[in-house]
Amino acid sequence: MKTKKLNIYDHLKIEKKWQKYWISKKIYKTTEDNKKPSCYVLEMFPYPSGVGLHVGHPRGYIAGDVYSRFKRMNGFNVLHPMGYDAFGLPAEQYAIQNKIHPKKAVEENIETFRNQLDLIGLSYDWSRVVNTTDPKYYKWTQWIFLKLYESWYNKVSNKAEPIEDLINTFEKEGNKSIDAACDSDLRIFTDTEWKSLSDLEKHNILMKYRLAFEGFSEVNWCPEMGTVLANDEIVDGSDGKPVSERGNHPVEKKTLRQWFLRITAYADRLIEGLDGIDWSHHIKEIQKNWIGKSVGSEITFAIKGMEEKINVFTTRADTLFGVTYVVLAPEADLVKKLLPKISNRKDVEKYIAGVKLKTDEDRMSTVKEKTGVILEGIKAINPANQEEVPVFVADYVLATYGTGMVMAVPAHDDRDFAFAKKYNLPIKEVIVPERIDKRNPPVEGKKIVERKNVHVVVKNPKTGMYIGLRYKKHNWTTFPMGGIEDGENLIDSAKRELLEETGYKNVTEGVVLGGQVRAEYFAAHKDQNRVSYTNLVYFELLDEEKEKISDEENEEHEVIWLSEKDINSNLMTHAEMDIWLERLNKGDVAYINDGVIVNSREFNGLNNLDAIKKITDFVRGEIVTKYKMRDAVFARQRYWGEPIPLIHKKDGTISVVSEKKLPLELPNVKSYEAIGNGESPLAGVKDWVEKGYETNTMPGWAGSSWYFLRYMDPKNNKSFVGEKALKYWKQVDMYIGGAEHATGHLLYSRFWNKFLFDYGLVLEDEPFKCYKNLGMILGSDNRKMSKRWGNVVNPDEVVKNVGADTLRVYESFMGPFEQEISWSTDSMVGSRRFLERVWKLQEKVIERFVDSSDTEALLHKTIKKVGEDIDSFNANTAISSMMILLNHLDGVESISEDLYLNYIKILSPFAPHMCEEIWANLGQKKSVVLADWPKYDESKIKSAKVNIPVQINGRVRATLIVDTDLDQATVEKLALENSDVQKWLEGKEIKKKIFVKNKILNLVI
RNA sequence: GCGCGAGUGGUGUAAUUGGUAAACACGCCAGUCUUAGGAACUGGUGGCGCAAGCCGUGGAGGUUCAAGUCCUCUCUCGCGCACCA
Repeated sequence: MKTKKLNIYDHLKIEKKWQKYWISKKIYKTTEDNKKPSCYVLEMFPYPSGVGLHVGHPRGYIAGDVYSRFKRMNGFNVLHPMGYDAFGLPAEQYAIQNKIHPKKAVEENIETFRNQLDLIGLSYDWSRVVNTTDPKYYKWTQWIFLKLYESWYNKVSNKAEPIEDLINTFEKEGNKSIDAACDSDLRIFTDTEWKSLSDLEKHNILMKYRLAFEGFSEVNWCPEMGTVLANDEIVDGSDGKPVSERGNHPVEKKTLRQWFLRITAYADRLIEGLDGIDWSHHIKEIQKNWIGKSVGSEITFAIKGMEEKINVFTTRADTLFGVTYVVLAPEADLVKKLLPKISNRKDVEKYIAGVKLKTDEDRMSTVKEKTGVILEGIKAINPANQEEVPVFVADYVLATYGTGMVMAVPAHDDRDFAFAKKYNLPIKEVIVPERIDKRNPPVEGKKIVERKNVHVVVKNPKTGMYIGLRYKKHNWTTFPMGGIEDGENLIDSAKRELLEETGYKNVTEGVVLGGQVRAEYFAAHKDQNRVSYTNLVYFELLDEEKEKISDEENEEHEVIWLSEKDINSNLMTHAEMDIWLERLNKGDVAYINDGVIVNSREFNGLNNLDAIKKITDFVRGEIVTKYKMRDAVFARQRYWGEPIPLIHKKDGTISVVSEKKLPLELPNVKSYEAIGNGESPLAGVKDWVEKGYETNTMPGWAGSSWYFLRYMDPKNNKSFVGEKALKYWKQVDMYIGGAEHATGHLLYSRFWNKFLFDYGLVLEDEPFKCYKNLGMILGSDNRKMSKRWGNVVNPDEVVKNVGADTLRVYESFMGPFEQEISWSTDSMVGSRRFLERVWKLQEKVIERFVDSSDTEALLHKTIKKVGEDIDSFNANTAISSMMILLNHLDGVESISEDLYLNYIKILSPFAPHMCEEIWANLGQKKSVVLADWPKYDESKIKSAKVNIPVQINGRVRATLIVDTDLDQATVEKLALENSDVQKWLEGKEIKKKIFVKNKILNLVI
């Protein structure tokens, strides 16, 4: 055996050496290569914020890097780029705080950032770097914006089309046959009408169709910063009021001129597209939720004696017969029209004014406290039954969703219920839950009799016990119960039954809990099927005074006292107990689930879901789809963003900056700070304003909505991406990033990509085939890493102390990738030890050594496992399996060079520097980065022996070590020979044997 | 409130998808060595019990020869939305 003198593992020297080598050999440079399949791996690019990285940031970069290296070794041509998202609030705020120009600040920050990244040994092709603030880049952001501006969404072809085509149609036939995603306040016009319009009028109409359009909206206004914020830039402050995420400044509402992108046009496609992509379930759910599709009915209520109509949107047309009033949002246009016609105009105006004073937060914080005011003299007519119902204005109805008007069905909607209770409005039940008594199900062919029943719950508050009845003959336990007689009210009937059956008479005023329940059962004593409609009435016992009860009743049952637990177990009631328990627990609540229709004329008896369409048709309503998602505000009153390339003309119309003149570069300004009056700093640039340029700039997410395309072809100055590059790379195969972008960036990128797809400018409908959601690394105190908590760990320090490879291995090993996890410098030593032990293994290598078959089997198993785990982003178990192999190798005398080379290959994606060093030490010429991933041999994985646990009645009593693939008979024979097994079987008969090959033998005695 | 997800040793976590629960690592305990270190190596380490053995994956039931895994109910935590009719 030869011994080698082994140097110690000097990570500083090794890492520096190989990082230099990779750069000098341009080893990560990527070009299209049609001989190889492509693989595009991308991590979300960062804001170069200037604070620098903490150890949480590289987690995603490392994961992407491991995956890239793995794919590269498997014969893929891997595109793995990195860049900077440097426009937007963070960069601007940093610049303001540090009193330097944002451009300068960005340059500095990028340098810091780059230096930190380089230390980690990431395999980026830096020749493709993009920077959203580079005019050569934002030229194309502006170009795409103009494309959006000059497009409309055709719902017939279901895609974006040039606005020119729309204008042509208008000139030929007006807009009557156009079905577009557009503003809702459009009127129908003919071609002649169109032609007679002025330029400005035409311009204004087209604006209602454009995918990028100008409008006014209430926005989140931050006076301190003098700027508008997106919803995801706002967080709850310490007092619960909204504040800006950066700087914690208060945020309020303000109406401003804005640019919007009509993302709602793509709502359906954004939902459907999710089915075909491999994203974590969680993120898909968040997006679906955010888009908030719901299918419902629009139903028109006439107003008695007036021409105006109330058009409501509801998903519950099945409850139309249960409407007891109608509610309009305070902002609804109809309210203004009705004002002159009502007798309490002052009250209503006062209420509306009061609502306006409330902030969004106030409106939200009072979720339970409903307020509103009646419109005196207005009666809406329910189209289903011609009933006249009152009309209210209430701020629990949102003007911005549906039609801004709703029908109120207090019996089946929590909010309407709360409102009705407060204002003492009638509650009319039209759905009852439907149950079939499983213990006494209806018998086919028997007569069906309908009955109205009452169940009586009486609690003795002194003991906490409930009155029950035990039926002597059947041994049933029930509540007191019985039929309701004609003309009798529920409470009286309940009292009567209580008295007759138990003799108790002094009880509190009764409460009817919830509505009826419909139940079907077979009444054996009468030989008939019954359909019962039952209510639950609740009393508390005042005293124990009793009247004598009839012999007849006495003979049938006796009174017993039931504990809460008894009730929870089981009683004999119509329908299952759960439904009664729900009423008992929740008290007086609206019943809003599914069931069977009642009190609705010919629709009675229908399942409520079936009734939706039928009742909608009956009142000539229309089935429509609504979304929660709103169009995206695409303007900021800031300096540091892409200029919007539009020119406002004196006549009020707008023209575009021609493509030749792009990019429209940001002008130099004296002060890039917000000027505080709601206008962008650009509004203070004389020259800019004189030329009519738009003074708003684009929001932070503009440049990031398409950057993944630019990496494919970053230097192209003829188009945002060239055809050749596009055809080769197609889309991002693996995208890695944080969950905080679920409803922002990840949605906007999909939207832009779909838009470009409509024009054939990209080849895939979805930009990111697979998305992995990065779990945050918390500080060791389980809090978000932040200066504020003093729990920040700097990666540079870690790299210096233990090396980039250790950092990489540790971050891969610490836990499941998508899971949040806290940093532990203590735990990291395990990863360092692991690498040191692999390093030391060099001493054991003998060139032509023949490894044992055990060792070989484990190697092949490990190759397989590591490959599969990297592919599925389970790096933690990949590392663990390499540790298992290492533990095994520690126990053998020598290892073959071949085996060690394979080991180094599979470790190299995680610890590239050390692996390069060892690789070179072993005399390999070419970089390990370019090595082929080893192939495993399935036949070698099977080791000769296998452990078979022998269970007796499901408990392991012995473990046999037997040859692999042994058949049942042989294993059984061996098992029966085993003394432990014999001991357990002694004198017993084996009733059943279960055998799973190579897995288990279970003997049942 | 609604939607989604998760609960496993002292800790991070694993479990071939229904087949020996706790692999791997941290920590801890004992030992070895010594140039005394916050080093390395070896062994041990879920709980109860002297032991045979019993118990054990948030809790309660169930299905099964067999349940961390499937079903029903329930509790707790995290995330998202939040009066969306």
